[in-house]
Amino acid sequence: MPRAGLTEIRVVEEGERIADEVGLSSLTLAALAQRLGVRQPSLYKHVAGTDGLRRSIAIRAKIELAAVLRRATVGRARRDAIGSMARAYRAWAKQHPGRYAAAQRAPVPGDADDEFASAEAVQVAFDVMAGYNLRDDDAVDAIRGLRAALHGFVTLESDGGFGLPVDIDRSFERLVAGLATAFEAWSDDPAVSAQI
Amino acid sequence: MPRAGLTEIRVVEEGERIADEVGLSSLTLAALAQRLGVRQPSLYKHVAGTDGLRRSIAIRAKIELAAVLRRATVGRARRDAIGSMARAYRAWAKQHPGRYAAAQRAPVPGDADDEFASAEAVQVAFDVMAGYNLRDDDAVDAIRGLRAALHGFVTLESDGGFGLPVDIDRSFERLVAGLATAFEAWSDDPAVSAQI
DNA sequence: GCCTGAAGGCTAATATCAATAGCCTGAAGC
DNA sequence: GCTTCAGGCTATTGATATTAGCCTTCAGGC
Repeated sequence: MPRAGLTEIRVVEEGERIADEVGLSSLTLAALAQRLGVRQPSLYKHVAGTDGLRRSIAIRAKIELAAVLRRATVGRARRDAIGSMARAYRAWAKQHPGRYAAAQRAPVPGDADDEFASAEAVQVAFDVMAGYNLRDDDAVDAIRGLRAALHGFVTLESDGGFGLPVDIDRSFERLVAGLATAFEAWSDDPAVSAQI
Repeated sequence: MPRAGLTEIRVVEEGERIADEVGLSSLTLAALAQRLGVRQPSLYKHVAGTDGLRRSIAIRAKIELAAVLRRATVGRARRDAIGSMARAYRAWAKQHPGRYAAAQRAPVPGDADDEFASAEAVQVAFDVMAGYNLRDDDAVDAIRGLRAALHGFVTLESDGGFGLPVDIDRSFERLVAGLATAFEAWSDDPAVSAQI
């Protein structure tokens, strides 16, 4: 009998596929082992059980999402950057619902890798807010608001929470535009305020 | 041996308590049966398994939350109503994290009771939006935005997603105020726009 | 006060999943 | 070729959900 030739990365990637296809809650070690052609206990040679698997997926998702957001904002500023980032966020979450759900878990305090990955995405938002001349507490408020709105929207959308047959893209664009306008008003920099 | 004297309502209420105390994901029939002093299978005489229990909790939570929001908006209008509703929403979610989480499940299509309960909360928001002279698609956009922002904020807050030690109440107030301003701008009613 | 029947408990059994212990062997390095 | 050990495996335990089917309490009719 030849070996299956698993590695941690192959196990985690297959787990990501399952999570995206059937939902994070249906990602079981049993299903994962079956797809990889091995028995459940064999997976423990590569990942630290269910928790370890989900943690790995979460960390990778956070880093990938941060990179996507970063790419969406290069060469853009202010509402242009916010809009582009918001659309990229929503698109990625839609394309990878399982990974996105996994990424929502806050890092266990002291888990350096997870904390680093979480900070990555926040950093992108901070950089964008600097373009509004928002700093410190003002930037924190803006990021929290933006993140809450994006996360809430994406979550409700993917859970089918928007029942009515009214254009969802339009609702999203208006929400983002409204927030961008609000952030402008929070800045006391005349160069930014003048753009309203 | 005297009977335990369970009823559906008593089972569901104890389930709500467990969910709020230790989290919805830790609400198991085993734990529930133990707290009620019976064996697991006995619960099936009163609720339709785990799914049925969660569904009952969800429906009751939606109705209660709708009532809370309704109370928060009577005698208020526009940004006053939005602010009051938003604060009531956040406060209720914080007080009842398990029930709130249960309420996020979208109703199974065709489940009349659940659909009714879901519509209740949306109706409150619709009524408030009418005060902005927002109707139809504009109202839908506004409700989606508000709901997304509130849900996202509350979820991130309860999951400990806001790491930084910056005043969370202030972030919330600014987000809500920003949205209220945006909604005013969406209205073409001069009487509303003049208030900006 | 009995009889009856169903409601509301129970035990027992099955299935799924996670997790641990410990065996066995393929394959790489010497 | 030998050794070693990483990477598979089987077997087992424990948590949970669920179903089947039994048995007794208790209420209502006679």
